[in-house]
Amino acid sequence: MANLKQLAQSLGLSITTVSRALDGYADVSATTRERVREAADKVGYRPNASARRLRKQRAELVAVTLPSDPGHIGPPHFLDMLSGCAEHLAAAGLNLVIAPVPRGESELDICRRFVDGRRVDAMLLVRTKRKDERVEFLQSRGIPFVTNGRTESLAPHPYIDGDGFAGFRAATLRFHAAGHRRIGHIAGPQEYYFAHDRCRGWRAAMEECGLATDLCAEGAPLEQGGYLAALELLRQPSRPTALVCATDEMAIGALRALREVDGGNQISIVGHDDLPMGAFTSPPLSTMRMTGEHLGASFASLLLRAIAGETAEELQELHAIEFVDRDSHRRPLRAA
Amino acid sequence: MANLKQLAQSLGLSITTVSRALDGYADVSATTRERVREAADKVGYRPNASARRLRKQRAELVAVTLPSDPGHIGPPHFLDMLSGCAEHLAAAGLNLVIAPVPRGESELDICRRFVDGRRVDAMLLVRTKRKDERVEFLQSRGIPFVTNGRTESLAPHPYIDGDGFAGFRAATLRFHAAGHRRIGHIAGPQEYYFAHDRCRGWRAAMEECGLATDLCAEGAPLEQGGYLAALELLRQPSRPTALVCATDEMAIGALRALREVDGGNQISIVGHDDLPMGAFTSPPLSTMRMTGEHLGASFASLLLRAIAGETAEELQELHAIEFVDRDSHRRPLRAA
DNA sequence: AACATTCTCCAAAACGTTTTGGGAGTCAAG
DNA sequence: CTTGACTCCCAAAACGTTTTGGAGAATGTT
Repeated sequence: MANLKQLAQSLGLSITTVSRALDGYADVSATTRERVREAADKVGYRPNASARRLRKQRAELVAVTLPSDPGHIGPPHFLDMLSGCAEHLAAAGLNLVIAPVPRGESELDICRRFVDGRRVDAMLLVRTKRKDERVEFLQSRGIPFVTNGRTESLAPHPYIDGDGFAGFRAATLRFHAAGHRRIGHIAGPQEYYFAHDRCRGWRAAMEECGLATDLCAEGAPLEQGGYLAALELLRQPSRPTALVCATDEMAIGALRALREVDGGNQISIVGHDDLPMGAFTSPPLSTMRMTGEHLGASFASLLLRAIAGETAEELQELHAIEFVDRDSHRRPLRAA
Repeated sequence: MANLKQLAQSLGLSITTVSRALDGYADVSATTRERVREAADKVGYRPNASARRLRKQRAELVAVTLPSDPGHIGPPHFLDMLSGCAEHLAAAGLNLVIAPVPRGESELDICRRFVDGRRVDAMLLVRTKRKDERVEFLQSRGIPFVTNGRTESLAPHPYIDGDGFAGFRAATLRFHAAGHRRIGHIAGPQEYYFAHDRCRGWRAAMEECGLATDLCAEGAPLEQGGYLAALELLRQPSRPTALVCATDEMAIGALRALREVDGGNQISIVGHDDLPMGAFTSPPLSTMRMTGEHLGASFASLLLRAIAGETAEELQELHAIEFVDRDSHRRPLRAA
């Protein structure tokens, strides 16, 4: 409530001593320290953040920009991750905030505002694009950051990502092993690294199996996008018998297309992200997800190490993808 | 990039003049102003946010705490709302950030940290409880805030809310008019104002129609909670023929319970929130939503007026609820 | 010529904290 | 008695900005 000067005055001490007492320095006697702490507690003293930042030349703040663009980030996991991350950053004296992007501005604008106004010590980026201007900007400013998702940037940067290529290749091969030959892919916007990566995984598997890669449709990473893309694939003269979808949301949209076209029990389908919703669709949605227990902690750790100056190459984590089998991936395969 | 001092030096002007030139004061000549602006642009000067805040005694920041608790806030609308709000606040020179709650801390802790550290000028609160300690705290500190959702706080405070009571009453009466007599309610945790309000609406309608109000089950405001609550109601000797659900997520969980128990086409159901996902369930979910076009703008406006010192009573908006009819609310009604 | 007015500009203070570089006082050893 | 070490405290500077209260020059007015 009060400020340091008032607190000092009321105690008959100097500002310096009060400040150092609260910070636990050894050059203030134990009795004084205790006296100061009690008084501070009593009046609920909290240092003024701006003054502290100005003096320490550190914002004690980390920001993550919230993509507002087309598809929303899988909120449940995303938010869990951020809570965990915030917890570990807090232990290092850093606060985490999410910056929504005002309509009419870009994520890059936000980065600029936060970085050039020295409002943050580091940044977190999610939903990277293959060519990501935010990454380029942060690299040009030399501010520490970690991305959730890789990019095709020439200069390496710290990231955590799932191995979408391997995951989607494995999922496709599994369909092949189950006898499927017409395996379609519902792809996300290819400018996103994750969408491109997953598409490449499907394509690689199809080519390994000597299958054509024409059963691919792209859409927005939302239910509606998946719905439209699925309708497009179902319109083909030779329909797919299985669908590998870039995201769960798209898979849920596709599920509706399947229900409309063939009653929904003919075609196998798998998504990615393990949205809680997937357990409640009809049929329950089989999916994949990134392995790794405490993702938030990993992000925090990478970020702290980036701030400490470790090089980007040491700060890259690629996690394997695991299957979450429910029902949608094993619809009975009927003769063509 | 640079400093005001450095910028002034490079121009042969005083710090004062440069500062005032950039702020567009009239007491610096047009030519100097232009010269300063060009130089500032060239070196990419941005004022140091901490210094500015310290001097102006305003944080130029508004924070909203992100409930991590049990149920997640309907992300699509929530995020849209925040983008719109951020846009309008930005026009007033205010930044908006979302503060996730670190594991191990409470939303109240976050409020405390932001408010007592003078990090924010105002706050936004979502998912209010009937007795909400965040509201009490902010009131005790006298800091401007607006909530999304009412509370039972004795002192009035600014809010925007949907009229859940009227909405759920209307939905229940509609089922009654369609011939339903056993209308169940799947309720959210009653400590939340919205959940209690909606439950009261259902109860009021049932009592008006002279029907018993025992077909009510409470659960977490998530798919799983709705699923379990629905199973509970379906276990009753005399099953409901229609279900009014506190949220869409709960309704989607209930939908799965219906599918498991009776194939899913016997019981009518309606949710609330108009989640995009609802258009893709089976059957497509009928739902309700708060009316009002530019919710973000409303929030921003209320917040700015609260900061300007208008009294709480003038800053309360209660919005009507409208139906979003899809299929789930008109399952054929079969004789008991 | 004397005075008021307007136009530009600036030195200095202030915001609240942390940190630097000592300054008293006490005590024990030389 | 002097010296050095140690303990406890503090004055002042610094962080980078905005704002206050003029100063000096040019212009207009009597």
